[in-house]
Amino acid sequence: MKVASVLIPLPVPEAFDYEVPEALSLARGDQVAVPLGPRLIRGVVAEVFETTGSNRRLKAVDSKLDDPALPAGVMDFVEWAGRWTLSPPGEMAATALKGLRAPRPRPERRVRRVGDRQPARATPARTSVLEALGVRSMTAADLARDAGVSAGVVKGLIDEGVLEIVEIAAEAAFARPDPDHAPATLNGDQAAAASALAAGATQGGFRPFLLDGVTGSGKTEAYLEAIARVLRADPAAQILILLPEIALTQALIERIAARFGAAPAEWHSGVAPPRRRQVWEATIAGRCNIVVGARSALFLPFVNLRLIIVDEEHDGSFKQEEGLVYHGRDLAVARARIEGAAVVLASATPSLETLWNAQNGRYDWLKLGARHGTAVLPDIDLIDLRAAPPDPQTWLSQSLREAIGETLARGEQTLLFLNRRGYAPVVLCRACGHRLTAPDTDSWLVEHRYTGRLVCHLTGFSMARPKLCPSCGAEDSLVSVGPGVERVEEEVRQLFPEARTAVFSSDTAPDAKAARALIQRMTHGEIDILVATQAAAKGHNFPRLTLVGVVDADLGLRGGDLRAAERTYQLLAQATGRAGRADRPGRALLQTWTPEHPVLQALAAGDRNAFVEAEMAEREAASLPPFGRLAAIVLSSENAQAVEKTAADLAQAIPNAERLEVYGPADAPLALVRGRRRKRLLVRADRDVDLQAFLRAWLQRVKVPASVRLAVDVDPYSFL
DNA sequence: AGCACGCCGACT
DNA sequence: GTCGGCGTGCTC
Repeated sequence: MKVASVLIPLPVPEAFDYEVPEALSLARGDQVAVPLGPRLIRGVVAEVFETTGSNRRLKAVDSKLDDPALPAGVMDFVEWAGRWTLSPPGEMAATALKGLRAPRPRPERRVRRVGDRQPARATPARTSVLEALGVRSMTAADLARDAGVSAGVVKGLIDEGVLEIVEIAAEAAFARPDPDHAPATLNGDQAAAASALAAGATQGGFRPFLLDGVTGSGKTEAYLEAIARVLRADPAAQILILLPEIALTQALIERIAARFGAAPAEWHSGVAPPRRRQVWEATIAGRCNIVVGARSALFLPFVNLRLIIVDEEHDGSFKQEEGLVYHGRDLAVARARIEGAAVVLASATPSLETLWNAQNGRYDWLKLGARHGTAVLPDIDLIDLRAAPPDPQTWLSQSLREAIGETLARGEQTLLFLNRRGYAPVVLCRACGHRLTAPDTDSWLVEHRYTGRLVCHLTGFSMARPKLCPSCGAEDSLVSVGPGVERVEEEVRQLFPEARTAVFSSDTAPDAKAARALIQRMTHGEIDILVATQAAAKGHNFPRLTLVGVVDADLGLRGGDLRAAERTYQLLAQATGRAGRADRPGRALLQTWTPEHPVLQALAAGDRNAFVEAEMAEREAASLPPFGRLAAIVLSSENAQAVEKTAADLAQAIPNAERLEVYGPADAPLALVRGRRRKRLLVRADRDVDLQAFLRAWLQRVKVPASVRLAVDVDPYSFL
């Protein structure tokens, strides 16, 4: 008999087998309804094979669904990603079907004239409706508004047969991009990069690239030109552009629309589900060419994917930490390999992994040189806070204050950068030394003055600032320790009461719209001094910005995290890269208590290579990524004993392995979150060790009770 | 993820 | 004596 191996959206480790009824013809990728216990669920056929007998009575596939079969590339990718991240393959398949969950959007109903039929009685309102409409078609609501009449007038004309309703099918929504719509003029480096990328994408076969260029070197123009060439060679080619955050999508979509005369499809969590369904269906039908999206767009059912662009590839937001744990950049490379396509990792500050691959010749290394126009990179100076510390309870040194004053006097803009939301990161009791934390969580409560509340940034818990110390009961003993962006802004207002100041953080700009509004105000020169978290560190052009002050350049170097130095370098390079983009020279001042630190020295010298060399040497000495590989296993439960027991069981069951070590179990850096106790084990292996095979063998040996959640994180990024 | 089975407290 | 709490386990 014929048996189908079916991926179902459950956390089970493998596909389930079902008998294929004689009348049904199935193939890999087909979507089917299969019985599971008492119900029917959607599944995807992974494999169909012939077998003589089975030791188990199989249920039969119920039916084949009308929805289109997943292309081979998606199937291969889903299975590979499941193995790579040690996630259930069925759950990976389910993410590839996310776009199908919502209903199709209703076709848009528009009205238009029926021939030149006239109304029996032509009132002034009716005449203005017919004039406003002309020969076009539009929705009744828009028409009533344009004509300045009530909806009833339009309805009356429809009832009388003067206007008729037409349904505009939703699939008309994806216009073909025109590669010759509005070409840009490229410099030599850009043109060379564009033609290398286009050649890689059109030749066929897996071709990975690093597109390496400082802020303002025109990476976007270069890859848009590559897209144009790919589309000229193959008008049916599909291109995926991944961005780390949805806040950056709008600007890119507008640039693409301007360049190609057609807006790309957009795919991320902010897109309405019915629209997502349209994008999904257009992608699998080959009706849309360019998709701009977040990492989940990697699971879209492309049928002719030629090029993937991972913009700001170093960005930590590509790492998904919740639910399915995966790194968007690594999966992008894998998808390109499976599809036989080109993939471009673009950044001004590439990750060490990517640089290492480029240095070793695994990736083609495309370098973009000089900045656009006459702008130059800013002068970067370190301010040694040990030599001239700020006054108590203030955070800006004398030299930074003077620089701000001068910038203000010239009518130019300042960006003060501090990667800490709120007013003060810690609130403690002077009487007993107690630090306020969120209930059942050991992260500190951050004081927010704008809202007047103490907030846990991890769980979202918030409370009013109490009068009495919750620990010792002392009155008025609570003090706010350390600066957040709100507190620095307070200091700036006191120093420069005439300046127009604003704070840019995820609190003052909670969504893309608010962020855009703030960026607009900055761009139009309505703000003199912007105090910002990393929310403002990337992707924006402020032509009148000439001074960047980094309030605490040491933040992030503390704490012994593997990637702390790398992240700090990238963040500071992006932040200082904001200054002096137009014809005015820029300046960046970094306040630090450790000016001798190699990261800060490299930054001050503007010497990326020096930083990369120093950091690579340290990683190599410790056999850490990219010279080795890591995986984390995090156990958590409300039952502390169960976590301890499972951690001990795991430690007992570690398989023998060469060139591989297991560290722990230890308390995870945040040992208590929402009442759940967390333990972590860390695996380090040489690059040639099959880490996934080791993990699978290990985890098979241990029975994890239902009350304990076990999460595997291959190539962990944050160590929280 | 559902949805069962299963073994201990307050009810028509 | 039952109805039902959600802990544990299975679904091809």
